Parts: sequence; C-alpha cells; structure tokens
Amino acid sequence: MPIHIEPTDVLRLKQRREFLRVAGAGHKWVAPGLILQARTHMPGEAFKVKENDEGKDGNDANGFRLGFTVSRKVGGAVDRNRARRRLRAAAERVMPRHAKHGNDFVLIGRRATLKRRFQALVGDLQTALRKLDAYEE
RNA sequence: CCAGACGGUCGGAUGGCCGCUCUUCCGGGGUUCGCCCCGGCGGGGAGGAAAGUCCGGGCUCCACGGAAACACGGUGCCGGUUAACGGCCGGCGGGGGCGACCCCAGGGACAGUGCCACAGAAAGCAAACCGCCUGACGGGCUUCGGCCCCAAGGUAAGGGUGAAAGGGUGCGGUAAGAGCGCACCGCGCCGCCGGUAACGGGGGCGGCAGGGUAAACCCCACCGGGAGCAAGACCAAAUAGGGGCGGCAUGUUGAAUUUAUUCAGCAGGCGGGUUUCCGCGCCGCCGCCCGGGUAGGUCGCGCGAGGCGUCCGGUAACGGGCGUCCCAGAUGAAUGGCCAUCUAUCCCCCCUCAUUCAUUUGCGGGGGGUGGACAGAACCCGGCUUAAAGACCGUCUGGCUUU
RNA sequence: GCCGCCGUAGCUCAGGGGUAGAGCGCGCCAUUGGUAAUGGCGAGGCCGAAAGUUCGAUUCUUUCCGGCGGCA
Repeated sequence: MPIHIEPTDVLRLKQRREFLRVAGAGHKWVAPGLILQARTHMPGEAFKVKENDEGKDGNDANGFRLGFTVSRKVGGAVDRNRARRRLRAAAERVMPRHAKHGNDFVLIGRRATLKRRFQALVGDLQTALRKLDAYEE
C-alpha cells in the first residue's frame, strides 16, 4: 500500500541522539532569524515517517522529519517557548511544499527569532533551504 | 483636592485567517472484546507569583514490636488557630512615625566553659598610669608664716584608651573622694491587686551585688524515622544471553534386528601460512515454550484539607450549616502564530488658554511614532520568600478649601 | 522535575570572628656574551550580591545571583 503524506503531519524529531546525528552531518545555514541543519537519509535506512505506519518497507525517500531546538541563551522558558512557536508557524508555511523529501531538518532558534518580522523569518527559512540544496519547486 | 497608611480585585480588549492539546456525543474501520485508529458537531485549556525549592502536609516505597533515653537537626515572649507549619490571628514588651500604622532571630549570661584583637594602668575573684588628698622619719629652702622632695597610705570625682572601665542625674558630705547619706530614675528581692498567660500597676525592703557575647559551645521547653512521582505499579519489541522440550545433524564402539533403522556408551571437530608441543577461542541448525530485563508504552494523574454565594459562632485567624459549580493535564513538553482596530504608557511636533525673567511649566485638542511588567503548570495542597508595568475598589490618617 | 556541592589575586586552591595568604603566572632588578634555570624586589582583591547578628563578618544567620554534578 502506498504511503500518503499529509502536509501537516510530519514526524517530529524527539530524541537527543536524533538531533546529534543531524548536527553531525555538518550541513547548516545561519540566517539572521534562525539556523537550519539538514541531513539526507542513507539508502536503506528505514524510518517511521508517519506515526501509524510500521516503518518497514523502504520508504526512506518519501518524507522528511523536523525538529526544533532553542537553547537557554535565547532566554527564559517564556521566550524559548515563543521562539519555538514562531519557528513552528514559519515551518508550517514553508516546509510541506518546499522541503526536499528524504531529509531530516533541525531548526535552531536564536535571540533574533523573537523580534524578527514574521515575513522575514519565512524568507530566512526559504533561503536556508535553497542554500542547503533542499528546496523544491 | 493634595499627601499618605492598610486591605482586596484584575492583570490588555474585540474581530478575521491558520493551527495545538484534552474530551462528551455521533459516524466509519479494526479488535486479543480490555480497547485502539480515523473523521465530524460541540465543550475545556497557565499564574499571582505557575518561579526560588525555604518550611509544613497528603500520597508512594524502604526501614521498624511498643515506649523511653541518648545523639543529631529544627523551633523559641504569651494565648489562640490549623491536617500541619518556622505560617496566620489576637495580645504583651521594645523601637520608629504628628498620625493612620509599620518594624523586631523577642527563652536562659548567678548551671558551667570559652572569647573580648588593637589601644589602655587595668577587659572580669577588678584595677592606681597621669592626677587629687593625707603625709612619719629625713633632707633642702625660708621673708620663720610656711613651701618643696621622699617612704607609706587614702581616693574611681577629673584626664587619657576603648565597642565596653563595676549604676545615672542632682544636692549634701569629705583631707580628697566614694551609695558615705538623701531625692528621682534604673536594678535586685518579697508580698498585694488586675490578667488564662506574657505582662502591667502599686507597696515594702536592699545601697548596688549582676559588663558584653547563646545567628560561641551550652542549658531548658517543644517538634522531628529515611527517601522522594526520575516515588512506585504494570505491559513489554528487536538483539544478545539463561533455562526447558522436540526434530534434524558429526565421528566411533557395542547390542538388537525389520539391513538401515532403533537403543546404549564414549568423544571429538574447527580456527592462525605449514609441522610438533603448550596455551587460547568457538561448537552446530530449525521450531516452540518459560522467566529476568533494556528501548518503548500504560497507570500513578486530578472530586480536592476544592471554588463561589449566603447564614451562624468568634475581636480575628478560623470553624460550622445550607445552596451551587466541576474548573488544565502536556511529556522535544499543548494552551498558540499572523493581521487589523481600539486602549494603557512613553517620546516628538502643532494649536488654544493659563502661567513665567524665559516655547518655563501645566490643563485641553489634533497629528506621527513606540507598544504592553514579571513571567509558562510538570503529582497535589497550605504557607513563606523573591520578581514586577499598570488599572480599579474599599477603610482609615494628616493637611488645605468650601459649607 | 527532584536532590546535592561550590563561588577568595589572571589560573589552581588555603584560611571558619580581629581586617587575606601559598604555588603557578605577570612586571622590574641581579646573574650570563645572550637565553633558560636560579635569586631578590614589587604590583595585582569592595572574599558572588544584599540585609541582619556582633564593638568588629571572607568567616555566623537569612534571602537572592551565578556555576557544576547526580537521579530514568
């Protein structure tokens, strides 16, 4: 059965070692409002891309995964939550259409994420995808 | 009206688009009949501090026969309140303020021990450095009145040191002084009166003994078993390993016979470039079952010392009755993102009026910009502490004006 | 989330009521032809912050701030 991916329900990166693996791939772009890291899936690597599939037969090129990180340098809990929510809102507008499948992405919040105008933040994400050669359409 | 004291409430608003999480109900699908998944209409969704983790409890596990004592830790005026508290309320004492009110780590220093640097004569059974006073014998001077030096003694008034020098002020007194005597204040002891008590009032006696430090050891009284929801309980993959059963498989010996099978016993085989010796490592394959247990998941997890209203008791904290409501449950962690308008605030410009030496200051109006303080539940509750814009309400105090 | 520990010179640490030290480092001088080593001299500290106790606090008490570690 072919796996259909809805634009909105993308699997989130949740565990620390997944974040470390993406960071270890070494592909990142620093934009004024955010930092984007990316890692291409290895061939034969089997991930659960949707929550309810069994993660078996090689669907590795058929989706992408996304994680968010905001460190304590940005501020207290309120500021960090706010930065992550703005990143998530920007990702909801850009990623489902333009993110190249078969990748893991990590979005890192910066201090400027709080104050930057939202349209500029969306633009930051798009240019970051282009610079990492992960932009489609 | 101005300035202030105390207590309480709220903590941006409205609309639009796109989302998150929990959930009643409905529909569909799956199911090991426990439930799970998908979709839909509705409903709920951060704080007064959610914070710091400083106290007290509930709850859970561990330890433990009961009680007491000891050790350690905590608390510390008195009475009340509470599930409990180091909280709160009321009172007492001390300090501050014109006042409303505010602040206080506020038991014991004759139970004992220690410490009090430097300075100073002396710092704890007090003490004589300078001074002051008396002044034998002797000496010196003499205007023959006396004066000076010296042994010894008296003295805590004065000087000086210090945070602190053994009651304070005044009068008397004296050789000089001194609670030596007296008055007032302070202090101690003993009755009396008021108060549950802390304590207060007043009386008598005592001539002053008893410096400070207990957030030094300590004494006294009271309280306390330890750990914490990452507590704890349950389900449990892959991989490796443990145990059991069955089947297949290696060599050899023996026996039985149905002549290729069964039974019993023994062990050997493989690995490094080769051989010998020694040492080392591995021992098969398949299936099923069992228990431990990791990742992961589920529960614990929100009806509670609950909120609101009202009545009663109480000065109050608080307690009781009745009615009513159901009010967050996430886990890379939801409760939001974006836009518009309004609004609090602050800044700039212009105008009218008042004011001023002065576009100096202020009320009002208009325009533009900025743009909401501190801060995010993580098992729950009662407090404390800390952080921080602004708005509103009530009670009270001190002024000013008017009546 | 919970539980601990630590903040003293540029760095690593002593000091636990009487006014702050050691080692390394830094500066100057001596030694040497010169450097290192060695020796001498010296600078450098509101003892993380604020209240309180005390005559006096780096030390004792309380409350904050910052850093580090442990617990599935």
